[in-house]
Amino acid sequence: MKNDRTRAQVASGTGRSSARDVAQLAGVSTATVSRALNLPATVDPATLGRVRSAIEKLRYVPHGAARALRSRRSDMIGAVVPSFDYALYARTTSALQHEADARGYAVVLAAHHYDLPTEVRVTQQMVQHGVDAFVFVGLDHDRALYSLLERFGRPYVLTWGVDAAGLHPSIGFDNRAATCAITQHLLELGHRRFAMISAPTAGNDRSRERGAGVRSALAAAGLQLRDDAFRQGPISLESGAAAMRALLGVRERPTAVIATNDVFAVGAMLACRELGVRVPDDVSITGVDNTDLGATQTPGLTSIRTPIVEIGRAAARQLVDRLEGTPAALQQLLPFELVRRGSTAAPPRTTPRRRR
Amino acid sequence: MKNDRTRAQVASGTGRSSARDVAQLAGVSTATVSRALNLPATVDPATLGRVRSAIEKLRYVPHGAARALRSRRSDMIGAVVPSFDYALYARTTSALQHEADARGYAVVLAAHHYDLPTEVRVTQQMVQHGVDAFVFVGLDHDRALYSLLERFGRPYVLTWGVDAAGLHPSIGFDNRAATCAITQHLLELGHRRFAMISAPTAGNDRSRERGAGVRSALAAAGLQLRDDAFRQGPISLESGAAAMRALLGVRERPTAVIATNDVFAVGAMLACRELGVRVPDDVSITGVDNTDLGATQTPGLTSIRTPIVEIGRAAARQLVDRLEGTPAALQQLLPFELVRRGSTAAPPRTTPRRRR
DNA sequence: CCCGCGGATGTATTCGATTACATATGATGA
DNA sequence: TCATCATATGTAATCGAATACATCCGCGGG
Repeated sequence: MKNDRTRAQVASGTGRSSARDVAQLAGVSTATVSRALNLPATVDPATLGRVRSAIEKLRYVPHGAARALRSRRSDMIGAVVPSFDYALYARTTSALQHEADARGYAVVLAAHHYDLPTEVRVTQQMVQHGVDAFVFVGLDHDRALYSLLERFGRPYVLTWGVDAAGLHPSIGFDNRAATCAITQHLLELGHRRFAMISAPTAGNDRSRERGAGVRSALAAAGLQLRDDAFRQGPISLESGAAAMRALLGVRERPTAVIATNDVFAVGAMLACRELGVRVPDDVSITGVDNTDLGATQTPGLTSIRTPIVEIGRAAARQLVDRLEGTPAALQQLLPFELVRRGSTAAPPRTTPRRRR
Repeated sequence: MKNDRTRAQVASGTGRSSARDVAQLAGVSTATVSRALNLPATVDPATLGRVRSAIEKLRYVPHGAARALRSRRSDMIGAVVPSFDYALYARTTSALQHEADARGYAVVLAAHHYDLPTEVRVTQQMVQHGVDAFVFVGLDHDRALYSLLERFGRPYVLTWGVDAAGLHPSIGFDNRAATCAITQHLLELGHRRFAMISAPTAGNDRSRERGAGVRSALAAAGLQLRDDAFRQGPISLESGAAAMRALLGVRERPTAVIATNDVFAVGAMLACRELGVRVPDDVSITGVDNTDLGATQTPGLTSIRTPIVEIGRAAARQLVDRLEGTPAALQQLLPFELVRRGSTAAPPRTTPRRRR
């Protein structure tokens, strides 16, 4: 029975062939086949050649699960992100995938939609699937996540922020300094009445840090954000637009609106267009992340170029290095850069009247 | 030795515990543990309860590789896309991941950067990793891909197009009809001088079909595309802008530029802005895919709303159904819709003079 | 009263590659 | 010349869960 199948395969290369089939055809043991695949230096060149041609002839593809079971590694890296709908994480994941692929690793995806318990759940599922190492977004995570990772000895790296305490490996940039820089840019232009549009801060350190950056830059200038000048909502164009509409309806309308990401900022620009408010003449708007979405608006959105691609690439490198025992820098602080475009200018001379 | 470890785990829930540990704690055999997990209906409710609490206490996580090895299924779906940098595929994959997650499946990622042999290579790697089923983009694939999938008995579905011959399961819409519709829209506005910006057509049926849609609509109106009115390039803003610059430099400048995707169209709009060409007064521009990038431009980009999210969701559903033996429709033709915005209008009365 | 049947569970094999250990072969040095 | 050692390869145990098959129990029908 078994023999029949094996013979048929030798003839046609049909169906799944195993290391045994290869061994048989090459006239060696399965151990040698395994070594030819994993430690080619330890096998005689002539033998190696026979094994390789047998593999080719049978179109042998090793069985990953069997390998994973015995050798306790799957060559899979897990990417756990808040959402792919925000182009940002998609691009970082793309870079991660590209680099991982080059190093022989596959990437498994999961999203948690900004819910920390969900993050633990999907991570556990990935652990179950045998994923070797993990990339997470941000520094805020459930304690259960870390205990899970530790219990199963899975290396991981946090991204989009740098863990000041150095407790966890992390790759990112200084979110606070980024919004601080953009606020300073607006202060230098002469703005004094500010508003901010932010993502929810619960379980989202990027959002908190970016908010803190704005407030600290304002404080340094002796200013502070009024309560009605702070708007929060889920990351979407509509939510940015809604926030802007609210801000325009307020007494002493702000002359500068700082959005903590480009999506909000573009949403805010849409609201302005809709209501006939001119950017930057009536109000200056800024974003963070320097996406194409913002860069292609008219006027172009002033933003912070964040290391979107670099983060993904560096995360893949660090994890693969660690998995393979190569020394790797666990903390990596990457640079950001202010990109000035047409959406920011000096505030209007005359205080614009309140609308409606 | 083994026993020591086991006892320690019972105490602390530390380290990886196996089905044996759970069986021991619950006072049953490993077979019963397995059944409690996979066929809970066949085990006595009281026993089930004991097993479940043992699982909880030990924080037992089944070993996916062992399961995959024995049961020949990994509960992983592979998504093989051209690129994630184009927001489109990211969003489809996001929907795929979301739906797959809800059904208990994980998604493994790969990109082939518009290279068919690479697609075969990464797919083989995924087969090796034990991926159960596959989603591909487009109808054009290497024969080796199909033979690989057949040899390993892996279900798959092609997306973003519908296979007219019905040879392969597919989910998508009629790309040709989509660009046909948008061309007709422009014809109705009175345009007679057209240009097209297209992605490379080799190994890309979407691109070919979209091009064919434009040409057939023009032909039906007794028109055809001049050689110098057809531009190709990789999908990027810059490449769209470069194409537009070239088109503007041509004798008898086109009044309508049809881009086969929103990225090209927005790139073209950028070039127009840069050169002081007014959209839509001097030239109308259209895209396909109705992305936020296009929708938020000034003027808004006229485009085709393609079923981006629906494709991902439907692909996940079909594959999970097939993997689980539920009957599923193999061919799904989804609708598209013309979205008119400010980037299209009647052609200028006077023939614009050639620039430069 | 016994047989048979279905439900619940246990026993033991199995999936396919890796790898510790054993063995064989040939080269090297005392 | 023989012990020693490195190199190349084979043998067989092993990873952890799924599952075919065996077993046991209780119950209803003949």
